[in-house]
Amino acid sequence: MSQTRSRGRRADALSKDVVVHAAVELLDEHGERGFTFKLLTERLQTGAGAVYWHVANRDELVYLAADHVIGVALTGLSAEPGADPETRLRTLALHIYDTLDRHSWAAPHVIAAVTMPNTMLLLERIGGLLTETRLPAERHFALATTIFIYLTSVTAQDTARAATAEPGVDRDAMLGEEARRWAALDPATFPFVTRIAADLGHHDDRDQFATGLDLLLDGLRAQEGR
Amino acid sequence: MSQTRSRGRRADALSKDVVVHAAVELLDEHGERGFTFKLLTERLQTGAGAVYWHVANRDELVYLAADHVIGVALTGLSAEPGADPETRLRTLALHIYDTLDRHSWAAPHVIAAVTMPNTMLLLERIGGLLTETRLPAERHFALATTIFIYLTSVTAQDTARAATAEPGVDRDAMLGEEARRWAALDPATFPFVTRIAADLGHHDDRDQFATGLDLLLDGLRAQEGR
DNA sequence: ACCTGAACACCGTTCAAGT
DNA sequence: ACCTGAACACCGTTCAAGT
Repeated sequence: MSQTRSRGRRADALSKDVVVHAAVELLDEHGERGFTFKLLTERLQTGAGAVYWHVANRDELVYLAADHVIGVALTGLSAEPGADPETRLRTLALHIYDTLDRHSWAAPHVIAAVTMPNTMLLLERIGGLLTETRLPAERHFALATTIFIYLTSVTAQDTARAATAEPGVDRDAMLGEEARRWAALDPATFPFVTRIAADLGHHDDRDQFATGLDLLLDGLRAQEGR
Repeated sequence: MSQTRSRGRRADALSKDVVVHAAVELLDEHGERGFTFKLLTERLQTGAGAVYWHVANRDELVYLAADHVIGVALTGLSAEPGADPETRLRTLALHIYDTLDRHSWAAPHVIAAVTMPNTMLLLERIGGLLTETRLPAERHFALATTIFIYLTSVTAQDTARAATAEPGVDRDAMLGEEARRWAALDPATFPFVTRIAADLGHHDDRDQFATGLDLLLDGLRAQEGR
């Protein structure tokens, strides 16, 4: 159809949307480092100058691509009526986590500026849920940004680490090997790490994320009680 | 003396340590993006091949530089005897935060692998403090990694954002402008964000970090009580 | 063993020229 | 207004050659 990827020129006109869409695809496929203008112009069947007509530079393009990903994630989330704000906060956070996990290049950019349109929408969602709790209004700003920052920061790191690992290597095997290295350390200087080495073997990033989130929500509830 | 920076060749021999040291300096001065082998070889008064004799590639060099920064931060922290584990955990976290704030390029690399020697020492410190609390031993692994991840992730994002901002622009002025933009949004779609817009004006990243940390520690205490 | 520095492949960006 | 594509400056890395 219109999006032919064979050699030659493209039939239809370019647009900002088309460029951003192709960027998301290629970022998913090759990661932030592997994403180049060469790949982009090949897929779009066009020249470099054409891309620069629609976006200012590479940075802006990645920025737009990241915002697009968040936008899709937010619209894809159902309302979940009836549930209390805390569980809805949890659902929202894990949903964003999963989305960014599928687009591991995006997370580091999401937080960079709360200026991104859809990032602000995310903050709005979090804040709206906080408003429904019994927490004092003057704490809302601090708590909403805390949760927002926890969500985006930790997700960014988790996905960045996942992206670093070579694709061929099995994740469980890597953790197992690392656990063995921990166990082999000197217990005199590493009493804690050697003791918990075995736990590392069945570590799961997503569980870990949820644990931290629950700890935050526990803290929230403790403050609510006062 | 030996470290002359004028043109010509260097008098003393190169070493891994010397290379890493120069890298830390240049990363501090120019950031991760601005750090190039050209700058490095100029400062070291040597050729590119010489650097490659001591380190495998750019990635390894930045990795070593980041680990070095954490090492310095950990040795520079006093024992603080007498204080309870929770306040010592807080001191440790803020100390690391401040260090990484001074080397904003380092934070994103610290978490990438818990394999870095000094990063593991940091986890050890956190775990050691947790051991002194009344929290059940089987929770130690999950909680230590939670705090570790919170510390490194949030710091990474804070410093990354600080690094993105153009050096010339005043940070307070930027926040003020952003706050005005928030206030100008449509209250129908952004009820929360418009309401808290004023708070953004006196937002401080470090305070924000501490707030989140306290929330985590509150959650910890709540679990302790059970 | 350690270093030199030219050469290479690749990258983002620009711009005169076209439609 | 939108696109082409060669040209440019710059980057990390290699490697034959030196000491």
